[in-house]
Amino acid sequence: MNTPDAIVALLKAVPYFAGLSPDALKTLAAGCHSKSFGAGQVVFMEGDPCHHLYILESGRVKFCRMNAKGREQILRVFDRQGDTFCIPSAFSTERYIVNAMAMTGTRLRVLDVDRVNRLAQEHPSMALKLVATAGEHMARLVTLAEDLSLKTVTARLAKYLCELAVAEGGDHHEEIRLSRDRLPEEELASMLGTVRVHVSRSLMNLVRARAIDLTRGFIRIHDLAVLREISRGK
Amino acid sequence: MNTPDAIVALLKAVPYFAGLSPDALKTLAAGCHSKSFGAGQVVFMEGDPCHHLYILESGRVKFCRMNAKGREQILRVFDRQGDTFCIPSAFSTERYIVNAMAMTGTRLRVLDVDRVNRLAQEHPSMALKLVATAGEHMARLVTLAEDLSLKTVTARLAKYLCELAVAEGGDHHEEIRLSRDRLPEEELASMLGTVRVHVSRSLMNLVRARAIDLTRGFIRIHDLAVLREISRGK
DNA sequence: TTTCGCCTGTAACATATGTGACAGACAGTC
DNA sequence: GACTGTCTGTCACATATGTTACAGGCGAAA
Repeated sequence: MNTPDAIVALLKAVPYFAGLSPDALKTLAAGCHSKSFGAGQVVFMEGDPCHHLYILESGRVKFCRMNAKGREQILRVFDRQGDTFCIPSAFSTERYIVNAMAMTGTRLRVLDVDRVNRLAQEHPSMALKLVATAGEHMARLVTLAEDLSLKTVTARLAKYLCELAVAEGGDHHEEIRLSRDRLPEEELASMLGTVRVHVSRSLMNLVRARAIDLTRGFIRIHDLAVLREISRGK
Repeated sequence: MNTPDAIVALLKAVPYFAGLSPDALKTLAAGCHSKSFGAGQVVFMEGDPCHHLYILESGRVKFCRMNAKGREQILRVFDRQGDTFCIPSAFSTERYIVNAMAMTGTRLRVLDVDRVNRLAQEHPSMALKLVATAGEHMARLVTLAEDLSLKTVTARLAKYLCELAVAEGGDHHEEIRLSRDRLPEEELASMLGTVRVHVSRSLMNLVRARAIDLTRGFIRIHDLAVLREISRGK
């Protein structure tokens, strides 16, 4: 998996590298290395100087912040091959603005910021795609802030399940089943901005509303329309 | 105020235009126009196609979203000459992702996205500054989401007052006074992600904690250290 | 001045959310 | 099988927050 070709293929999956010439890609591939993290391991901490840029090869990484009492808010989860992070930090604050942590065993490809910076100087269209990437991240954050402020926990949960359902089964399947193995309530709580007990209660709310069924280890989506309705904010 | 020189001066206040040549600036200045908005008037709505980019000449503009019941969350306020908005939308979604509204009488300078896009293609360093701008916006949003999720309303209020105090009086002044004329509780509530009544109660909390005093029309900061302490989350 | 409307302070109440505690289900290990 | 630890469902309780209502202060307009 570490052949030059495999690395180039990974880089090509990144939107803002996609337009580079084969030569430039090869150079880039030669100048980066891979790094593994165990579940729960810290990739970087808020405030650390930002010298690197990461591309997800496998696994899952969360961006999060914590408050004084130890409660955590997950700001974003990266789980698709080719997902990248730290672009905006690299070009503005030059320090990471969040904590990044591996949620499972994870492999990341690590690039030097300087190298990417030089590339962007030479390829204006790449620089513009960086802006686009930042814009996409921003849209998510805006929606997160909106939801945290204006929706109830149950509505946020319903919304998240809808998104999962669409991502997993596509829109038209009935009876979508979501495994809970990879989705512990504690983690769900951090994503939704609440605590585990409340997630548990909210799941029961959704069951009572006949939107989902809970069977051992699985969430079955019983009525996507109802779920959507609830996710809008009751 | 609409002389070519004044316009160029305004453009120079924008970080990513600052490095342009005098000629480029003049061309840009000639190719944009000014537009006025009354208090409460809509600049653009979420979902509208994003053809323009705005620079604040005077006044105040808020970015916000609303939920089904009409409650509003302010995501960002622009109030300094040279503040710009819509960059990330322009380069990614190509639609506005929030609602923008004038909070007071406001004058904006309007540029075509296409024109800025072409400039960025020609000036890679400008494109990189666009990324930096996006990064700065992003850092604010991350902090907003964190605060909404992990802090109480009183803590968010305390934090906001601290920021205002630093912006107004500098760090060292005792007895900072903040006029409430331009800061109605309703607006404060939308910024803090709550409702007016709660802002009123939280202000009283801060008075009881001896952090501030309330006199007719003013907030006097009595103890900035205490305010900071409360803003950290108790 | 009077009237009116907006902003503020306050109250009582309903709801949403966080905290602490506990028991059962399950998987892995010994 | 027995032990252990993690995840889950549930409870009682405290707190934070949203809703509705109302009265007083103040300035603008008549």
